[in-house]
Amino acid sequence: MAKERIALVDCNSFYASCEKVFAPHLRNKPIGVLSNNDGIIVALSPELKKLGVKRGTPAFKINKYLIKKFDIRLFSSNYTLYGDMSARVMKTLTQFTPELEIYSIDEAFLSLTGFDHLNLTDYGKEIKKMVKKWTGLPVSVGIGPSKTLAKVANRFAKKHRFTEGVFDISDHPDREKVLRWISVEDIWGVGRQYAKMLRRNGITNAFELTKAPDKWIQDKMTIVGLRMVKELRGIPCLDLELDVDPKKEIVSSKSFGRAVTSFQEMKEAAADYCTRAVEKLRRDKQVASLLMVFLSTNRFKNEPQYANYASLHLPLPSAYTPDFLHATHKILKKIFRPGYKYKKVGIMLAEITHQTKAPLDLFRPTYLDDHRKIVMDCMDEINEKMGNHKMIYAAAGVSRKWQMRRDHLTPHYTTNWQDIPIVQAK
DNA sequence: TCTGGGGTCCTAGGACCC
DNA sequence: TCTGGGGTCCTAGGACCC
Repeated sequence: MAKERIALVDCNSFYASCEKVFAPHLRNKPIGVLSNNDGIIVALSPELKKLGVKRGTPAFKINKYLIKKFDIRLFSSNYTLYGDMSARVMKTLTQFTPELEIYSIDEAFLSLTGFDHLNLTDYGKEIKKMVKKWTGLPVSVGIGPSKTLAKVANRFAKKHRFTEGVFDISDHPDREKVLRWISVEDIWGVGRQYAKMLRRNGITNAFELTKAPDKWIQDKMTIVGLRMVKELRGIPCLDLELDVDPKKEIVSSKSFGRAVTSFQEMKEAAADYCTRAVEKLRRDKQVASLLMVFLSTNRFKNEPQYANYASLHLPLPSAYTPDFLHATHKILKKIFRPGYKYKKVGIMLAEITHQTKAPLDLFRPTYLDDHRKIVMDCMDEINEKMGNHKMIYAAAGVSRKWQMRRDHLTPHYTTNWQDIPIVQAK
């Protein structure tokens, strides 16, 4: 059997790079992309990283002087644009392998097993070149005998110029050196807690971790940790996941643009998020029977704090928005306490199954063979055709003072005719 | 004034059953 | 005085990911 070879293709500073593709005058400028509500920085261009700004920094805490001096540009996140650019990247990658796992919006694992006749480093460079040419986006490529080592290789490729953005660690004579260079907090699968624990135990880099005994690793980091370490040793334990598995839960939650104090406003916001969550559910042809609602005050403020949640089972799985709106209202009445300044509300749908696999009821029609499905399909179609959320529920209100802020939004370059970029010949 | 959102998996412990 | 053992299911909480 052929030795396993996996490539991880990862877009560099994905959101920031997407913004740059359509704004050539920003090419070499430090730019950042903000989270929902223009809260924190979630993506930084290399130029901005160089200025010492860190991911996760609240936008308002970035030094005003720095912004002015280096002409830093900050953008609200434009997920419509990023989603579309991601689809273009993934489509480009499909021509390089029959087996592709889309791992996140900006990363994919490609199986290169059986490509032994090729020089995989060259092949990686080809991939990089093609993605750049077709989408305008820079990527890095890491290649290894397991997903975790491909991740390591990718990190190495990103940080070392001489690699030209592509690194194959598979049979590299310096694999040990590279593993020693990866500190524990940079290993895929090691977060803050495990990193602290490993350091307490004298393990500071990936190579040292590969030398720890299996039993100790499993005791401390569960079976998940053990699999990861085996992968670091070059034994593949994680398969490529070729088909997307259906979602097990759907969450819709956002911080408010400004504090919410009244039950009425809270109800409207919750209804709005609820509507979106159930839309997502229908898009995947699924139904859900568990609804959870949670709310909380602003934990960063020195004010009375309150957070609570509750859930409700529907009698039958459904994807009919009003079913969930009623349940949301019921739960909110139970957990809402007046007198607090609320910052956030969220909806979670769980116990999700495909519409055709939902349990039946002897006395009631299911979502599938009911007028409810017809009404929902009709509404979805109208919203699809006429632009998002032309048709909404009265429960979600019209004042929408709680809506999130997006003060620095760029155009929907690739998904709206009105926003299409114009090229002018000189 | 302003501090994100959306996911997954694993484990321990309790409830319950035989 | 002596008070089983094994299995399953569910939930909460903790860890991780991008």
